[in-house]
Amino acid sequence: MIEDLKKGLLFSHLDERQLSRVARKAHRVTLEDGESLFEQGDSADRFYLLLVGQVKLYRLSPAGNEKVIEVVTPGSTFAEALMFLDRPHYPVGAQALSPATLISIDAHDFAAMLRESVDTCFLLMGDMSQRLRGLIREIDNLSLHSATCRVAGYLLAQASERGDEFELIVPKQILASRLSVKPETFSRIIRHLSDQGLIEVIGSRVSVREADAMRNVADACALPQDALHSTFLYPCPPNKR
Amino acid sequence: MIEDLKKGLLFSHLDERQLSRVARKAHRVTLEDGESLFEQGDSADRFYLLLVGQVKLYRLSPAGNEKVIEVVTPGSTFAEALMFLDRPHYPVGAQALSPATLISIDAHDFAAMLRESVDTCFLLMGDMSQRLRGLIREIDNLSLHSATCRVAGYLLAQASERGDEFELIVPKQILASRLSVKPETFSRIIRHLSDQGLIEVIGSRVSVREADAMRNVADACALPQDALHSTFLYPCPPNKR
DNA sequence: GGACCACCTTGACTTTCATCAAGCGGTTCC
DNA sequence: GGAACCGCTTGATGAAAGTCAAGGTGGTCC
Repeated sequence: MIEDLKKGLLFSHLDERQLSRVARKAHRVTLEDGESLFEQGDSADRFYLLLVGQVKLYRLSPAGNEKVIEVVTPGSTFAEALMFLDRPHYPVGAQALSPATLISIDAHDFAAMLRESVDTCFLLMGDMSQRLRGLIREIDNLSLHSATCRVAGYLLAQASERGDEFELIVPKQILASRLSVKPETFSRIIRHLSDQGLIEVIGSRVSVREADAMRNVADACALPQDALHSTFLYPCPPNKR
Repeated sequence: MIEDLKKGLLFSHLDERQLSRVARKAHRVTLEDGESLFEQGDSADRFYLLLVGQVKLYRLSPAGNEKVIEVVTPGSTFAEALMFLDRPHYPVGAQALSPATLISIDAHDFAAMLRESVDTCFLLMGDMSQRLRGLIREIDNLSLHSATCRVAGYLLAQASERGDEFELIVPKQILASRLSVKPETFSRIIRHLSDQGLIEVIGSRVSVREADAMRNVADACALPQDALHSTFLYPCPPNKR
């Protein structure tokens, strides 16, 4: 268990005594594919470290629509930022996208222990900072960029992390939701990028062929203004100006 | 100066010695209406406490489009969460919406001092937690709710904080941007809510007449699904189901 | 093999919203 | 006073993306 904890960045600065204290109140959880860990609105007194598998964090609209906020990958913790709120409730739901194993940590206990480790406080604050930055970026994306941009941007980001050829890490529908696009639209965007020769997609295997052109698509097509004068079906707005 | 600092929640737990240490490296800044404090991308080694006036935090798209992320009001700090990043840059720009006075604080120095005050760490973490929650909410709003919902939701929130009649705190265009809606669209939405008798608007004075009906608009019209069967011009999607 | 099932794609249509352009008060400044 | 300007409104139009419905494709399970 302690060995497992060490896989989480957040625990890396703790000494053995602290680790074993955390471990005492932690337990291992396994989820089957599709199983739900918690629901949006549940009261939140534990947070999680994902060891194996994938978990999606999502938000539901009153009408029952779902938007994936994030897909968690092994080694990451999630919901830890809630521990400082008064009577915290999970602002998202969490559900496994594959068989998964995680460690569930007692938030109260952990917070108490934090008081003894300013270093870990700083680690945690750094972590939260990054999350904040990520979310702002996300808002930027949603409000300042078209669906096509978001998709192109995502593919580019993947390509730069994992090479020009890669497999999508999640089913396309999940990815679509992550990018706030309907599956149909996602499919069409992919289609048109392929038709243009910018990428090649077979199943979930993607090859980015023209990274530069993709970069143009990704940020040239901020909602209004000048775009490539190419013929998309959902073009980056073919505006003047 | 120390008195001013005490207006910031973040400084409330510091003792006199700590406060005067912070004060030594802090300085007062005044901005004229429209003056810019920092730009998106500037390197960030100071953060701010707003004492008087209003400041908008906004994000620019490569195409030059602007989205207001937040309108800061007196007593709030902003950009303090950046202090834990490696080589931080402001992820947003800041510009005064009115004559404003603020205190500019040395992030490095403050961070160093934080190491001596776990209490303040906790305060800061609580603060960041709330911000995270707010941003997630924002993403939810953007991706799961229509423009009409967002406007209705905003007006309701104001009404519940400040009474059923209130003045908009910022020019409508700014508000529109804050809600990720074009000014024209904002105007139309307001128009139609008025036509329905749900609200009454004269200049920047708003009265919420039918809070319940507004609540319906605000969350019934999550993007798809059932909505009021009323005749909007931009209806909450008049769907079946 | 074939039947089922999930996921993805495609096509036709609709809806929301942005864009462009013009008009309307109200203020400020000679 | 009136000219210039600003913020807001209104109307006409167009474009991006959602919706609905149908059809592929490729798995897995008897």
